[in-house]
Amino acid sequence: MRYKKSELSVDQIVGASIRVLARQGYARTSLMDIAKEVGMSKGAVHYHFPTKEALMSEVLTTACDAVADRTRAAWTEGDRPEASIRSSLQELWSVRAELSDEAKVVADLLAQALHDRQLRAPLAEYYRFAVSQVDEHLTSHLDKLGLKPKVDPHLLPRLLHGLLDGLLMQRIVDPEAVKDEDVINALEVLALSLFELVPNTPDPQ
Amino acid sequence: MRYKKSELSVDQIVGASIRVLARQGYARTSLMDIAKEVGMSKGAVHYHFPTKEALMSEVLTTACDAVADRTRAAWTEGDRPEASIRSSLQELWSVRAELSDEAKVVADLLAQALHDRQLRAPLAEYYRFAVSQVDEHLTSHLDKLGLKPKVDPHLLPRLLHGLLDGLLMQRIVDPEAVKDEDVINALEVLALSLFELVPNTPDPQ
Amino acid sequence: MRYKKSELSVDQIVGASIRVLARQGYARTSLMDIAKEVGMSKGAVHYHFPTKEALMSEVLTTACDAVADRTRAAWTEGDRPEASIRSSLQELWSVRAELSDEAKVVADLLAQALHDRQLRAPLAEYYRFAVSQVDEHLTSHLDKLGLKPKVDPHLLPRLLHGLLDGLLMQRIVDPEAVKDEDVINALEVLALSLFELVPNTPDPQ
Amino acid sequence: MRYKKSELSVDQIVGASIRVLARQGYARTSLMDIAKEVGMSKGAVHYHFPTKEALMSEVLTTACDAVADRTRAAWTEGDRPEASIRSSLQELWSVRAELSDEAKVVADLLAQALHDRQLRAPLAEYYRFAVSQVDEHLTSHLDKLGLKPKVDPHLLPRLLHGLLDGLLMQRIVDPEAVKDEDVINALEVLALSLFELVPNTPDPQ
DNA sequence: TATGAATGAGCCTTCATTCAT
DNA sequence: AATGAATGAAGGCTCATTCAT
Repeated sequence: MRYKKSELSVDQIVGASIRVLARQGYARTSLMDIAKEVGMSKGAVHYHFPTKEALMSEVLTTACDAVADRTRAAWTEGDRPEASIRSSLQELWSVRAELSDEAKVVADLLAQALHDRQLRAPLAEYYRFAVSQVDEHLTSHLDKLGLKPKVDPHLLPRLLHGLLDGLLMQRIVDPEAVKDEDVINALEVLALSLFELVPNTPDPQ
Repeated sequence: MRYKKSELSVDQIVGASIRVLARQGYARTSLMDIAKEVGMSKGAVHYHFPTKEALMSEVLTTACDAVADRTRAAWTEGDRPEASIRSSLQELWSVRAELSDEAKVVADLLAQALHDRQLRAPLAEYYRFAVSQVDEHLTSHLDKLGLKPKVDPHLLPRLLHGLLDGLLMQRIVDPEAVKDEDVINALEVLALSLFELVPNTPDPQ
Repeated sequence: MRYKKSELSVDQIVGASIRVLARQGYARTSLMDIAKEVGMSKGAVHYHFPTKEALMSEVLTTACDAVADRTRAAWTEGDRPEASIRSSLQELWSVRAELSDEAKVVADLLAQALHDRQLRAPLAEYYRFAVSQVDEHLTSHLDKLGLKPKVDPHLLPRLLHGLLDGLLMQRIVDPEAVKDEDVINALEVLALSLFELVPNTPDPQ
Repeated sequence: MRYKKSELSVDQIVGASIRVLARQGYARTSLMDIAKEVGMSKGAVHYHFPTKEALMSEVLTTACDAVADRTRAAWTEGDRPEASIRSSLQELWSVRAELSDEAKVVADLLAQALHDRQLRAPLAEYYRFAVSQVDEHLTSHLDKLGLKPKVDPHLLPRLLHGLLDGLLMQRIVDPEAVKDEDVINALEVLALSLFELVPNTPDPQ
């Protein structure tokens, strides 16, 4: 068997953890809950992860990866850059707005990270990845379109993702207040507002 | 004094709760920790708040109020609207960037609200207040300056606060990545980018 | 109430601990067992003793004190020194031979002390007390009788108690092999053998 | 080699157990610790010893044998009986005072034996062996020298070993209190004190 | 109004043991 | 003969909650 049984169990445990955490939140999730969800004994969970912390760290990494994957997909889908910005933004919002289990877990553990240093590493990496994606696809594309950013380009993706995450939090608290359509529209306006046309640059490159 | 003895104790408990929550986070804070911080017995805390949830709800309301107060102050300081936008934004960011105890508590309980409906009300109200402030001061001011928002004006404050909260989260996770100055600059650019000049409005006022 | 309720509970817990430890030994005794024996909840035991270690430390101190009390009584009973040596030795052996709960606990925790430094202090003090008793009563009495010890007088009580404890261990392992009578006889012979008559010292005192 | 593969493993496990027990004590030693020390899996340990008790029983037997071997050596070394008593006693003390792994294990499991009948057999046999050694070498030798024991000769070795074990316990608890030199001196005085010269017995045997 | 004592459920973790491979 | 995975019963400890005083 390519996939050793242990690896399979580990994956099942991590998967179940994400489901339970999304449902109940970190503070209300016990290893017993997770064990029940996988259909294993508590002992089995501890066999694969020595401590709850170790499991949570792995879970967070996995959840971040999942969100990052959708982020990557958001940017790589389109062929014609101009047209695809909107759909990319839409997808980025969807990842959050749908409140997928993984996105919930990331949001939840993000708050834990305020007081648990160990959780910060995967999150920092996730943000850096998200930044690199925007850098690569949005910033450079707009560059080709003869648009120049009005703010430090390195900050730009941080602004974008910050905005998305912040809006997500408002939506969690008050779902009525933040409509999908409005968000997408606003995002597009915003994204474009941050660039200005650089007219007489024929971009000989 | 306007306070009844009991009200004084209630305030002390809430104050201590905010300090402890800021220090340790919701998941790691027990009523015992809070009782120690106020210098009361656990029983006394329960005398004033029947359950932990009730206390947390009150704590969140108080913390939101405190942040809202600083938000209000941020907008009312200036006399000359044009010049004060930057300082207002700066103040809004400072409330978060300084990571005051109250701001930490709001962030922490925000995550709890994901799974605890009861906590959502104070947060929703807080956001609505923040929205009203921006509406009142920024949107209307810019209106007077002959600037027209490019997005639904009601969404505008949500975007602003969303962005601020989102950037805060990134800063918690990776303090190096989000510099104060850059944030302020970007905010200003952004705020202004969302409006466009409406030329032939002589604004007779 | 002179005796606060808490003190009473503490005493009950320590008492129950001694009974359970005597019955089951340290390695097989859980806090649950102790809680059942006192008729309290596990939580109540933890309310009075923050950790199992803290409880065990207190238990050992109490058990040592109990044995020390009987040791003290052993030496102070007699009026006529010459005649009472035998009865004192007998009593010292009885403390052990009867295998009172306290004596068992001391023996059990003594072995734990091999690997748990924290338990050594009460035991060291117990031995020092035992030494002082022998010093005070046996050594000085024999001195008055014109007998001079053949070994360093300070070591003498250590030899006596060492012998008693060592014989106890053999008896635990193989009860048939160590008869009470023989032990007492041997002890007396031994005790006297360690002194020699110093003839021409009229001891004018 | 005389060993079957399996016997070799058994020996390795027992050896490792003695090392770990000496280091951590019975109450703190798990089969996992032992398995790690041998470099086997927990399963393998269970393959050779069905239960922990069975292993401990074997371990105790082995440890007792090791101590017994040194005891035997202590007595058989010398050629000239009179002179060698001191060196024999010294060796008997050294076995304990050095706190060899085996001696520690014997002391530790001795306490377990208080509550675990199964462990008593090997210890009882060990004591009986120790007794026989003293009988054979000390008692008979002294007999040849015209010395008559003042106490039941059968008890004599029990007294000797009891004393040694008891002093060891005191030394564990309070290392400063029991000096090697003093112990040896005292032992010699004691050993000789227990005999009296029987002058006109030419030993016709 | 406040305390100290106690409860009981639940938590993370450890561990001897079993078993398929 | 040995391993790795898994079990399930405790074990020590935490904690929100209750209650007599």
